[in-house]
Amino acid sequence: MGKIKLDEIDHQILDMLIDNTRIPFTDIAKKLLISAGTVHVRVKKMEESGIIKGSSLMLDYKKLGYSFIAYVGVYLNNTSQTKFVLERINEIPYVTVAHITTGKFNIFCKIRAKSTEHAKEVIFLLDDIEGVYRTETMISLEESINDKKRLMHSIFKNL
Amino acid sequence: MGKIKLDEIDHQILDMLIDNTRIPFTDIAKKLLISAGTVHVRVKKMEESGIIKGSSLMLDYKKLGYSFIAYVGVYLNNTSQTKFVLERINEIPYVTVAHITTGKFNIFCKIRAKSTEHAKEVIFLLDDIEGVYRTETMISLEESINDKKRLMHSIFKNL
DNA sequence: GGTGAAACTTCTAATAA
DNA sequence: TTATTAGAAGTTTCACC
Repeated sequence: MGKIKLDEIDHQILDMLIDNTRIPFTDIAKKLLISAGTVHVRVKKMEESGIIKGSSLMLDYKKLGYSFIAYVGVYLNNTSQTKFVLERINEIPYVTVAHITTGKFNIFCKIRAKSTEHAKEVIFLLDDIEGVYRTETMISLEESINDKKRLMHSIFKNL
Repeated sequence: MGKIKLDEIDHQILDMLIDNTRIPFTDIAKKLLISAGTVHVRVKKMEESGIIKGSSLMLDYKKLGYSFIAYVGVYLNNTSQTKFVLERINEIPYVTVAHITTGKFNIFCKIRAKSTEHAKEVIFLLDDIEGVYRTETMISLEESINDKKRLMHSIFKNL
């Protein structure tokens, strides 16, 4: 699980794919002045090494009817139950990310729901998990996803 | 910005693309017993309507040397500064998401850094923004991204 | 490591139903 | 709206640097 070294070409390939996963390898090849075969081989290597875990669509959840976002902090009766509760939490599809954290909460997660009513149901699901003492919810009024992912990735090169 | 209705075919196309954005349209067509041309037209429509905002790679940030994740709650001197501060926060590449929230914090964001040392620098950048009163950091000891994205999406159908 | 070309597969737009 | 079709475009492999 150590750090893997990529060269400049790999980073540039990643930058382009991060931006648009369906960009043709021939386009990448043209921009980087290498052959399409090379792009193919390098992408395959990054997939095999696990650096590229997969690809996914960025969807407009609001347009799909999911406009409610909240963060929920979870207090447990006992820290030893953390792993068990985390597994139960991950079974709830409306929970998009969950973390074991330092600080006041044992677990901290993000939920995405259809409405406040629906969010209430999801939070009740969390509260009902065995070992959960209580939860604390923070509602998001506005989400801004940092679109500088590509830029951020470029900075990796300076590591 | 209203909700857009998709039919069963659209949802199934989305499910497959969410799983792997580079799956050939011909494969999707075969599985759904429609033509590749139809898949092409439908995907184009979902792109045009904004439901599909784009595509991106899922990378293993640990393998890229970014193993530190934290959530930072931001208190402002004055709520009227929220928009301004949010813009400054979004200029920091290591901030991956930022929210305007209800509750004790005015803004709540997620950061991804190389190390605790690096995270400290990022948090100092946040603290230095004009209008920020103080910050409160919660360190993630373990992140588990809900891999049921596809399942979650399927549930959209029942809306 | 990389290339370039061949063989194969997929995309895409026009046309037809 | 969807299907068919066909030329254009992209992918992938491989013999050879």
